[in-house]
Amino acid sequence: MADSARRTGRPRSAAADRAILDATRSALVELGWGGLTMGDVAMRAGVAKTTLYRRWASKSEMVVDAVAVLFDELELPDLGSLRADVESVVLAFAALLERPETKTALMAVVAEATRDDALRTRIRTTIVERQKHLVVEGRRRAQARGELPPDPPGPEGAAAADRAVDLVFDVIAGAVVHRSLVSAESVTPVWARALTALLLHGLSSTTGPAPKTAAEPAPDDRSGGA
Amino acid sequence: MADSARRTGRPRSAAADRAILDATRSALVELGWGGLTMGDVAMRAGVAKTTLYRRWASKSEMVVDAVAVLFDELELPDLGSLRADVESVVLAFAALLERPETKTALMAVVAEATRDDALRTRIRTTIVERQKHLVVEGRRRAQARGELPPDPPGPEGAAAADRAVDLVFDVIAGAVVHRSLVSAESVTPVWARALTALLLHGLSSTTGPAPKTAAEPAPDDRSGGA
Amino acid sequence: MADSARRTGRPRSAAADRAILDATRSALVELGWGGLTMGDVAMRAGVAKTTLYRRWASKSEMVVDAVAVLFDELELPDLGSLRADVESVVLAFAALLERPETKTALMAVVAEATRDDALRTRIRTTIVERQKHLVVEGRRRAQARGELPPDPPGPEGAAAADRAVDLVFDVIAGAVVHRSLVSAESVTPVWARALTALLLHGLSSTTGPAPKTAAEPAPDDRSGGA
Amino acid sequence: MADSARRTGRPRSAAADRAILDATRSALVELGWGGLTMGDVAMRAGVAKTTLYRRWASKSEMVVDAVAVLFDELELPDLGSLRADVESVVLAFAALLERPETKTALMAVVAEATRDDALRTRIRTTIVERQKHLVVEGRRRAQARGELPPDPPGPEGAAAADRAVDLVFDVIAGAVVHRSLVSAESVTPVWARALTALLLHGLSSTTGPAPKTAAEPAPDDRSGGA
DNA sequence: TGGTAACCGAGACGGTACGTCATGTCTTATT
DNA sequence: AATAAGACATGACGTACCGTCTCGGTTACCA
Repeated sequence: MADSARRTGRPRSAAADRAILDATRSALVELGWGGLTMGDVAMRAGVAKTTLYRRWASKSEMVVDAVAVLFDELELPDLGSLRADVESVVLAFAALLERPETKTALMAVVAEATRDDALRTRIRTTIVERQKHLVVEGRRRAQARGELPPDPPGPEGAAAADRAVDLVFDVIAGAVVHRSLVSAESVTPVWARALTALLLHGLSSTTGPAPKTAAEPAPDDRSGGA
Repeated sequence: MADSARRTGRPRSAAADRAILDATRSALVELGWGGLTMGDVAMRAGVAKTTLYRRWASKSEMVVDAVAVLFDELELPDLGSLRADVESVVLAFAALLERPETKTALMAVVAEATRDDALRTRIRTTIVERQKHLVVEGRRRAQARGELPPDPPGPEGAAAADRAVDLVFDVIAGAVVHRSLVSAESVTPVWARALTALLLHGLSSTTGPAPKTAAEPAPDDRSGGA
Repeated sequence: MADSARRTGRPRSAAADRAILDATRSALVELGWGGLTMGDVAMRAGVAKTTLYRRWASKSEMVVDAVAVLFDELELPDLGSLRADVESVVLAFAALLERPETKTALMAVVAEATRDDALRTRIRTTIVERQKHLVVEGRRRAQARGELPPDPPGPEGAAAADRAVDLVFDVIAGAVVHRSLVSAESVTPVWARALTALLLHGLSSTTGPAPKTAAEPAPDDRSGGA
Repeated sequence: MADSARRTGRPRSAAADRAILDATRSALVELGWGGLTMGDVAMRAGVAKTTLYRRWASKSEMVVDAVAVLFDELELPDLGSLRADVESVVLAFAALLERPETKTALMAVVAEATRDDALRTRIRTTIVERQKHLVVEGRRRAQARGELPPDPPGPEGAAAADRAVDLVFDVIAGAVVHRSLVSAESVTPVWARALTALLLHGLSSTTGPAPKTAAEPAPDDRSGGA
């Protein structure tokens, strides 16, 4: 309605967009970030190079768009307890990072972004921030269940809650990424359980009463203990 | 006697090695990973391109060697408590990641390594494993101070201890890297204290009696609590 | 209709072709064959190296095209007698071989061609065969003047005529090239007269009556006689 | 006596010289001039590159020495008539030029020599001048047989004789080289006979009586006639 | 018989050019 | 005006040889 800015000339092909992003993902799988070229993506998509450059300013931005959709697959099923919810999302996130198109692309675009503000912003809005809602939602549910205390009232309380969300997000995502890509060891259910135990105990003992989950004995607690 | 592997021909110049790695670091600072070229490094080092390729199979491996030495600067000063030790190393690690040569290089080589086994191995042996001793040493000290329980006896106990070290390492390093490079927010002393609190509480409440450090009230606990 | 071989895409720049061949000749003059590099030619022509390689498979083929045009300058002025015509073309050919761009290039590409069939063919069609018409034309004129007997009739006669043309061509071109480039002595009018005398006597005495030209006393016959 | 310049130190290995020149020839056969490298020759000869450079200033000079010896194989057997002698040497020279090591090397070093005075001199003294004696000797024999008139007396006569030798040498060598390498057609006995006929008639008709050889009917005279 | 000086192999070195590849822009003609 | 095709300027790539330079070690002559 309001965007009648483009009226004249041939409109852009929506099919081309889809074909290009599909081609980008398949090229990532086969060639990795380093082997991916604009010309090759164009050829796979049956499209001219010009068409790519008309839509994205750089390879990095195109890849961010191509990969972002994969992160939307992550969901937070309500499994009845915070422990179960966290373990589930840890494993789902690890599985996502195991896929060749994400594994190779994520670190590469982050590396590019260290020198490119626009790209960094695009990554944050397109990928990072959209996943943070998983933490927000999980926390809300846990509070509803009584597993976590409610947010303190007032603007200071909200800020503290935000800081807590950010910390938990960086710890979970960071640990999984580091384990998976830097340490290069696989994220097993055992490891996920240990990480979850560490996290929940860390959260619970500082604030208020012991949550319910702390009472459930974890069978292999020793592996996660220090 | 047994180490006379290289006997014949002109020996490689140690000065060239130094000049190349220095040039690599300064080129990283000025140009970043993406702008760094072998020819430019060679020129800065006053060396021929062939001399680079004679020593390293790729730009990635050269950069790993160039930045690895920076990671060796990390130390674990004995500040008297586990909490202080952890906070100190978190801040030191974050400061290291803020340096332009590490910031731009680390994610890039990790990205490359997702498709290159040799490079992944090189990163692990040259950078990752050598920093893990910080965790080992910190844990040993904390056990000596009575802040953490001693290792369980027997081979199973040792294995559990190894798993614990790995987990803590991935959590600390991962959280810092993710905060710094992916979330692209600075690691402040406040954030470091919150992370440390989360970690120490997580470790303490699973095993045995409450350690001494847990009793110390952290002034801004709310920022790290959930 | 049938010649629409190239329809799509940006057409090749004719200006680039000209600039490249001009640059090749001037580089040959200044640097010689050995000093000529593709990159330098590209720079002189204000063109990218890839543009050269898009047109020619090798330096040799490019140089053949660049010097071929110079050979087209050779003409056969009708000076009224076979002797004068031959002397004229011998001197013109020698002058051409004295030019630095031909002198340095011709032997070099011939040397390359000893191992490269495609190049040999290119030289033959682009340079050698196109000059043979000088012999054919000179012979035709001499026959018209009665200086040489007409071709024998029938296909055998034509074949014999072809063989004669080839032989004369190889003798003239070969002697001039050898004198100029191998013996490295200059082709003077005296030498040209001696060669012409040798050739004309050789041709005349085998067939029929003494032609008119043989009767003209050459002033410095001694220099060419044996 | 006079060559006591080198007294002390280890003398150069004569075996190395032989091995290097042999290796040069075999490398020429396999790789041609363009593919021949100093490193490869050194390896084939079981010798260090330094040893090559201690003996020759350049690849060209080394190759000249390596192929020069092949030209010494040419001989002038006394077949009883000038015609037979010339035909024989034409065919022998052509056979020599058919050998891969000479074919590719001769034109290449001549090409190099167009810009290198020292090399040109080396070629002249090592290859060209040493073959000219074939013409001198053939002429002397023909004079002894009465097939050619004796040299005119006095210094002018000697100079004229020299010029004649040079001309004949350039004609024979040039025609064979041009036919073989530029026109790229094989030198057959028929062609050799035609060239010889042309040459002998050219020489005979200018000076004195018809030589004996002119009386022998050549079976395929037509091929050489014009 | 022990120096000494030039030789030798190996191979690293600073260079230069190679021919290829990808980038991002531009010209065509077509839709 | 968007498209497919493909030529274009640019610039890095990794390789190959060049001719020079260290190395450790080997002869042959001479004192």
